[in-house]
This record gives sequence, C-alpha cells and structure tokens, in this order.
Amino acid sequence: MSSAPDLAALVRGAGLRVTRPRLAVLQAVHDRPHADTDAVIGATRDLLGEVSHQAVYDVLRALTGAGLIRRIQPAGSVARYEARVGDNHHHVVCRDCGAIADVDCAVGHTPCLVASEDHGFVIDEAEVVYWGRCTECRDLTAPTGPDRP
Amino acid sequence: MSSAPDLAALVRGAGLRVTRPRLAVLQAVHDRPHADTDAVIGATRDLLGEVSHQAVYDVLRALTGAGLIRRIQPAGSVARYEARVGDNHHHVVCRDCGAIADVDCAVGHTPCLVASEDHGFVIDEAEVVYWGRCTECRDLTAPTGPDRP
DNA sequence: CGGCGATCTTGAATCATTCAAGAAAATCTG
DNA sequence: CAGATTTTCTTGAATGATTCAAGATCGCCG
Repeated sequence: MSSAPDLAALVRGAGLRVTRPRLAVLQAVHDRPHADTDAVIGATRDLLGEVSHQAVYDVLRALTGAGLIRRIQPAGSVARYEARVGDNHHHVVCRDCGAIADVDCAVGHTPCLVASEDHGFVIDEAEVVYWGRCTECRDLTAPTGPDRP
Repeated sequence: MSSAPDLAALVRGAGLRVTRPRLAVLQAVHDRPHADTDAVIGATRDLLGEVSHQAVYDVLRALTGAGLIRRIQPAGSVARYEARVGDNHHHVVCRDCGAIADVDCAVGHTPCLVASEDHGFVIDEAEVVYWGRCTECRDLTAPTGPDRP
C-alpha cells in the first residue's frame, strides 16, 4: 500500500504488460538510483525471490524503451539505471570509485542543446557528464600518496 | 616523411619511450579520428606489419594516460580514440550507426563547466555528448518505415 | 657497449551482455 | 470463465571487448 499501484499504472500506461518482474525491477530502480544491472538483479530478488538475470535484462530494456527508466553508462562503467526521467538533468561521476550524483545544469533549461555545428545530424538530446572526484576518494588520495612512483 | 619526427618528439616529450608500435598507433589515431580499438589495430598493422592486439591496447592506454590521445566511449559503444586533445570540444553521436563528429560547444569556452550543485565532487571536466541521427541514417528511415509494426 | 627496466608477444581468462528455444503467464475474445 | 494468442520468463550457452600473466625483446642511460 504505497507505490505498488502507481507502478502498475505506469507500466500499463506505457503499453506494456504488467508482470511481477517488471513491477519489482521498476521498484528497485526507483529505490536505488544509479544502480548497475547486478545491483538491480539483487534488489529485484529481494523483492520477488528468484528471477533470472535474463528477465531483468529484458525488463530493463523494455522499461528503457518505454521511457519509464533511463539507462546511463559513463565511459568505463557498466550500464546503470535511474527512474528520474523527463526532466533535464545530468550527472557527476567520480573517476576513482564511479559514484554518480545528479545535477541540474547551470545553464537554463536546455543546456548546450544547440551545437555550434551539427554536421547534418538531427540532435534530440544533449547529455552532460561532469568528471571529477567525490569527497571520499579525494580524502583518500590527498593526505599520503599511496602509490605513484 | 612528414609527421613521423613530430610524433616521436611528442611521445618522448610525454616521458614515454619511443617504440615503433607507439609511433604507428599514434599515427593511426591521427589519421582516423574516432576509430575504435579494432580499427586502430588494423591501421597499425597496415603501417607496421604484425602487432599483437595486446600491444595496441597497452599503447592506447599509455598514450591516453600521457594525454597524447583521448579515449571516448559513448554509451553502447566500444572504446574510441582521437588525437585532438587540449581543446574543449565535444561530440555528436548517431543513435543508429554510431557515427561520431566533432563539435565545439555553442556556449563560450567552458560550457556547462559549473554544475548547479556539485555534491562535494571536485569537477575537472565537463563532457557533452549530443545524441541524434546522422544524415544517412535519417534518409534510411524516413521514406519507408522498414520495420515498426 | 652492456645492463636495467619498460614494453611487446603469446595465450588464456574474465565478465557484462546477448542469443536461442521452450515453458509460463498475461491480455483479448467469445 | 475457458480458450486462443502473443508476450514474457527460464534455462543454458555463446559472444566479444578488454584484461591478466609470464616470458622474450628492445629502448634508453651511463
């Protein structure tokens, strides 16, 4: 009695069949923003019991295609998913541990959406990734350089 | 004889030993911007004869670490490399064929470099990927929808 | 011209993701 | 509500980019 009915409505509203795996995966992604596939599989099993990893892969693809979740994949990382869709927001990624946090772009609502030269491409999305180091990783390397000969 | 000496100077200047594989890989990346690892391996072999793929992987990592080339990896793509470094430029990526083109950001020199909220992260780079469809792929899907029931 | 250490070769391993075929379940229809 | 139909899930295996590891080779310094 909380968000379960909402999720079912979301799934059905997207033109998808409502199944237990889909509800559980959607719930998991809602609960754990930026979780990778493996984490989603684990969270889904916590909610549901046994689920094949293939089912989770299929569901993630279906939900992504329906626009209910968003797939993000910073360079060097595995696929991650988030349920915050529809708004224009971007991500900060830690170069060391891969941690991800949300940020709203500083430049108005449609940041950098106009490329200086589009080479004939029809652009529909501008994705921004801020690279840096999170607080924890910075603290680890700052005091004593562990290994850099 | 044209850029060979320059490349050697570049490699040495970066504090790396000058080897034939390194020169060839650097040349290959200069010649083919946005080539993936496999293409770089092929181009390198055209220049050098036999080279192990592992050597190319090692070299690409070394050159990337030294800042002589840049690794780019749009979501869903394998690693690609380019020799245009040091300037602030971004990429347009075709959702269908994965083609990549360079673009300079429309917003001044440091586009979106200031995140509205950095969550304590120390940000050192803002990477922008424009997603869309290239001219060819647009022409392919527009006239007659091949498959979309 | 050695010698040391970085770099290349060879060959195998990893691991996220995908492919494939059959079983189970969800929606539609009568 | 049963039956038919199509989608979705399960099981099990394959793919492929990238990495690991150990030994041979080669660049660079003195």
